[in-house]
Amino acid sequence: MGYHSCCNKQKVKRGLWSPEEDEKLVNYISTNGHGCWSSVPKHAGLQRCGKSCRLRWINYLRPDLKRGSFSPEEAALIIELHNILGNRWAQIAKNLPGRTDNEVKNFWNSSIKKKLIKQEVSPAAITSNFPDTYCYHGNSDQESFLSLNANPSWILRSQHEHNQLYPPIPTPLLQLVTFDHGDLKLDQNTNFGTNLIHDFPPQMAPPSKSSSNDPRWSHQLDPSQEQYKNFSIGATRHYLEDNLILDPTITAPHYDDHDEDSLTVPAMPKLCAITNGDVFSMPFSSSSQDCELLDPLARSELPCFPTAGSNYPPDPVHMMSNLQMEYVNAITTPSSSPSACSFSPFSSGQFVTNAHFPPSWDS
DNA sequence: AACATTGCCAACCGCAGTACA
DNA sequence: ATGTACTGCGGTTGGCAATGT
Repeated sequence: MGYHSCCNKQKVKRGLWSPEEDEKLVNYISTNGHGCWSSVPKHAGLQRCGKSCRLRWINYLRPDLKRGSFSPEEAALIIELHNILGNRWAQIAKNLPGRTDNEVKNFWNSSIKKKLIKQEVSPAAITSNFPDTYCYHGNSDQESFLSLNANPSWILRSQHEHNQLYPPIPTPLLQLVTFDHGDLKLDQNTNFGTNLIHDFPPQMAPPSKSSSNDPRWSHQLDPSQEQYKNFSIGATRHYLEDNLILDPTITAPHYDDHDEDSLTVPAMPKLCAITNGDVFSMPFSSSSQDCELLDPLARSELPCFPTAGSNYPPDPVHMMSNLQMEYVNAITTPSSSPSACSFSPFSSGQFVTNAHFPPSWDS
């Protein structure tokens, strides 16, 4: 019955992997790479089929895996993405660095799904009420916003414009999403009803690459590299061409014809986080006056982004309000009282922020 | 204490897509 | 064009531990 072609040629062991088997597999792959999985067990000295080796490596032994329980942000993102993608676990997992599709699937089936059923609330209902949080970006005349939601580059131009952009009736999802080689792509001028906001400022065509000293072209990002894939997936309005990424949040420079060396080439938008009224400048922010953007999920994907032991907030949890946290916790914690989930702390349909914005916004 | 139930998660199964001879 | 091998993915299962009765 149903044995994979590589498994029925010889007697193979099945079931749980022993530490010794793990060690053999890790040693072999560390030294030789996996190459053709069907030949791995033979070369590694394992009585397993190649498929089993591959699965063990991908789901458990890979060094870049994040172990441990899911964070509230991850849970929120899974709910959000599941609402869009359905059971496309591999696609969902791609947006969760260090998580495997199997892990996401198990988490959904064992935790989130049951909670949702228990609450008699559909994922759609929950995620359509999920918050989006924005950070201020740019000067007072041309505010733009970065959604602190799942996508690193769903950028809004201004609060006023944003409010105008919300359609009164959510646009059907099929009009909003397309798939390019299996990857989720978002329509440029729509949003996910009330939640996944990804409208962008009207944008000029990308500058010619011939003007190679235009700082909007980053030469430091290679979208073909694994660590930037998630970034580039989300960054639908970052023009990707060859190995250049155009950052639409960076305004065109004024060139000093006489001093080409004065031109800096930023690799990324300058970042800072706004959490509970505190502004944390990112180290690559060139100006302390700039209060720019940070996507908590993009953060872990950005190169050179500090993680543990940093001076600025390591945990995007801080970007959520207490109510939101309570809500996500109710979904993700092992036991929760029904009353804890009987409300949605997220307003629906309108711009919601739980960050504290600069004073100019409050007026 | 013993047994039953439940929850979690690693691993397996089977199908679809792709590459290649 | 066809068959085979391989890979990737989603659905499902089974074992173990925790919890309940």
